[in-house]
Amino acid sequence: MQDKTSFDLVDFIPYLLNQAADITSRRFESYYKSKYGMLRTEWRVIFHLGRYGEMTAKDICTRARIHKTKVSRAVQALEAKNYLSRTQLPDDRRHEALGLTASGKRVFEDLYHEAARFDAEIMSEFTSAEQAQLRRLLTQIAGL
Amino acid sequence: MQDKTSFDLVDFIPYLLNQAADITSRRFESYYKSKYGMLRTEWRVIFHLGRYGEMTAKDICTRARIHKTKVSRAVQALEAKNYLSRTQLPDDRRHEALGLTASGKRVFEDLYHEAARFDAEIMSEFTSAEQAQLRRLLTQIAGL
DNA sequence: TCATAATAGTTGCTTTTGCAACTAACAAGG
DNA sequence: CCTTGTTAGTTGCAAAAGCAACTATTATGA
Repeated sequence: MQDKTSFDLVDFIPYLLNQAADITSRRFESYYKSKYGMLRTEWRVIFHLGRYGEMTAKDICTRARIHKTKVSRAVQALEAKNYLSRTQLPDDRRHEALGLTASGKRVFEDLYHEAARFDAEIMSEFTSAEQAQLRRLLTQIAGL
Repeated sequence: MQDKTSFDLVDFIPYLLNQAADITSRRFESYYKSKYGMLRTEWRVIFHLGRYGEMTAKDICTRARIHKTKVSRAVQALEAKNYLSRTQLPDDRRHEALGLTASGKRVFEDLYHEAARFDAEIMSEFTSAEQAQLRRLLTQIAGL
């Protein structure tokens, strides 16, 4: 972007990020959508609980930067599918610990491995130095 | 992602891309949203017409990979705001050439410079080698 | 201990998206 | 011509996201 007159749409980082995010997310989405009828937020909730263990809805909101209404509805949907269960905590009845059921764990295992495989597939066209740098730069932009 | 047991959410490229895209897009969105009441697709349409000149809705769909219904509605909205005008082409009455009005051009100029400024701001934390590499890798992932 | 504020989570309503069906105009082959 | 197919664009409806208001519970402080 040295020269303003050459500033093109593909020079605009938010645009590039959106295109890349869209393409990759949609491809992975089609997997859990067709196989488990899940939405993106549901997949993220499953991932959090499967990968990091029990936590409250609020924890997921904070960690994944998802609005509480989206998490609330994803939790309801996952509960209806019997992938998730809630446990009211005695110390503060506003909190409820969310955890995966046995079948929720099986779904997580499947999606987890598929995600790892998919990630590796996307990155396979880059050298490991490029891969590391890409992750580093994106992490920095995302403020994670 | 060498070791499966260490595969974390921030190691998942679609997730990283989404987080980065979300943060940057929302920041820029707040600019054209508050100033012109525009939606993201409207901004993209404005950008295309302002940067590349007259074209049809279909051209925008193809170039920006946006679904035709989204473009159709963005065009309607921009027309209502008097930023855009349509001209039926005589050779094929299905096509209509879309172009910016005078006030549409003023909006484009403003947003264009703001976009360039914003892009530079995001990239300022990286070396120019990092910037070039980031653009290259993202372009490749996005398939552009 | 009582009023006020803060927090976790849900619900209702509006805006936006996504998909499929539709109209209108052109194309191509018989 | 006239049927069939294709393309550009629109519209209607259902799913999803965003926002504000709400309930229920706990914390704070006069």
